[in-house]
Amino acid sequence: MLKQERHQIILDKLKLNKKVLSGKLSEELLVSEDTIRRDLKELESKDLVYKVHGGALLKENRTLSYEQRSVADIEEKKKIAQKAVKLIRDGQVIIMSGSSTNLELAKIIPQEINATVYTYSLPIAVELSHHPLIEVIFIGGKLNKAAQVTVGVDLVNSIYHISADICFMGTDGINLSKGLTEPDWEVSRVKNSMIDASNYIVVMCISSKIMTAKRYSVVPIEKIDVVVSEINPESEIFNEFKAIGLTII
Amino acid sequence: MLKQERHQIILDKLKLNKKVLSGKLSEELLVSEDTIRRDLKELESKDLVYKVHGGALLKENRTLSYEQRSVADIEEKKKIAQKAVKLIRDGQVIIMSGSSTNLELAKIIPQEINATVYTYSLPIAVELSHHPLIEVIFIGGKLNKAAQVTVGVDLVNSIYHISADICFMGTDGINLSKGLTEPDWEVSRVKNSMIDASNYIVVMCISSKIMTAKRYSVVPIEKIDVVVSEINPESEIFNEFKAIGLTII
DNA sequence: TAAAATTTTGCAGTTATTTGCATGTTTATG
DNA sequence: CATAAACATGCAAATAACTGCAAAATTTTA
Repeated sequence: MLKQERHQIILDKLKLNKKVLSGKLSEELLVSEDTIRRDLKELESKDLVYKVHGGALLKENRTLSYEQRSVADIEEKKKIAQKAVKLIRDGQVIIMSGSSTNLELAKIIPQEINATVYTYSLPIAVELSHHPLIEVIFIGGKLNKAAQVTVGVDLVNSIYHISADICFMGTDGINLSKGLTEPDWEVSRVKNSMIDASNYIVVMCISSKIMTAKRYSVVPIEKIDVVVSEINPESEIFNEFKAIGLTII
Repeated sequence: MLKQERHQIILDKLKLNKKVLSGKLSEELLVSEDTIRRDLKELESKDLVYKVHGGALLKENRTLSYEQRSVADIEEKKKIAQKAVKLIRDGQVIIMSGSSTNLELAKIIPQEINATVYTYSLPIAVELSHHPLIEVIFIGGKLNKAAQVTVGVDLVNSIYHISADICFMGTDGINLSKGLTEPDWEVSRVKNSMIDASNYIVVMCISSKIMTAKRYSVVPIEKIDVVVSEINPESEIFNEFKAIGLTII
């Protein structure tokens, strides 16, 4: 049986039953559980299934809400936010991208911090509107409902006029040769202008996305000042980043 | 049964009944109460439920402060929204002000309506982001936390570029001599430019605020096309409005 | 077609996750 | 303040996952 055959069978079963179990698949397809696990891993990397302990669930292809999306890797993102929040200083002008990591960051900014935050994310704006001191500037545009952020050319123009001290950017791909990358072209343009508008660039990236690249390039790696991830900065995964002078937290 | 399946079932039950009990869940899902407790703990850490002694409650939507504010005269505002929603036509470009009446309106726009909505209100944008067809354009600016709307000079400039078919405007004061009035100067400027940008002006006003005036003038009464209130249009309170050609609903 | 290169697979050893249970502590309520 | 229910914590068993490696299968190349 070819690997691709198995993959098709797994996807069919998933569509039918909403879930598959590694053990059961192993019996039915007459291969080891390790193979099934590798299959599911591969299908997950293609965003075709949602892998969990013990099997996999149907990937919700309906426009999944922001909250559902944001639960993936939530613990890692909270850890990253914990580290990143320490970079915030009183009086700063901050730009925050529309990532779920930034939402976690917004939740834990200390009450006594007085700052100005530019954002184009609806949930981040809602969150920060409960903060007593932070002045929130929302960057308007066409609303992308799935991601709950605004996008568009106007957005890029608006950001162009901003001058910020620090920029917190969530990302899905960072790598040495291609730098910061994004799967969506519009978002890549928005992030590019955010970086142009800021003095100090903090990229927040969960370790599994380090050394990966997406379709569209945002900026070369040299533009970035700090990379924050949930794992130990001593990890050798960062060696090449350190070599070119990046700070790892 | 996979852990994530249980989580989904718990969330579904919560949505349905607003609450779940650990003991009952334990019986229904055939796992120990400890497991249920761990499930609820995990869901709480993801901000999906509100855990309490004995079970969990449905996580209430944030922006609550705004909603709490808006509970004043909520029934009247719902009635007004019911009437106003009938004015929306397919394909229209709509501007909605940041009033609580407009939030009620946003909640009841029929699923099959296809339109473009400009707004500068956070809760309205969040509400409309759940609508399948409406394109939402958020007008950015400095966030007024109490009212959950953006304000500022940039806002007025942005609105100048819009050309809308219909404008739904909530108001706190309308009267014959001063026209539309507002207690806040910035808001009065924003509303003024909204009206300039629209072909057809619908003012939504609860009956108790009719014939009252606030500090700052928005536009003279002649600019307004329709007044929607919760009471019978035949009421003599409207006689003077009708005399100058306003439609009352 | 045969050989080489590549990919896929299963296995063993190790690590991580999930779950139920026992224990002691906290909370709600009369 | 008494008491039962709910909770937290640590532990152990079972299951699942990851890692590296070598054998097997497949594809590419000569």
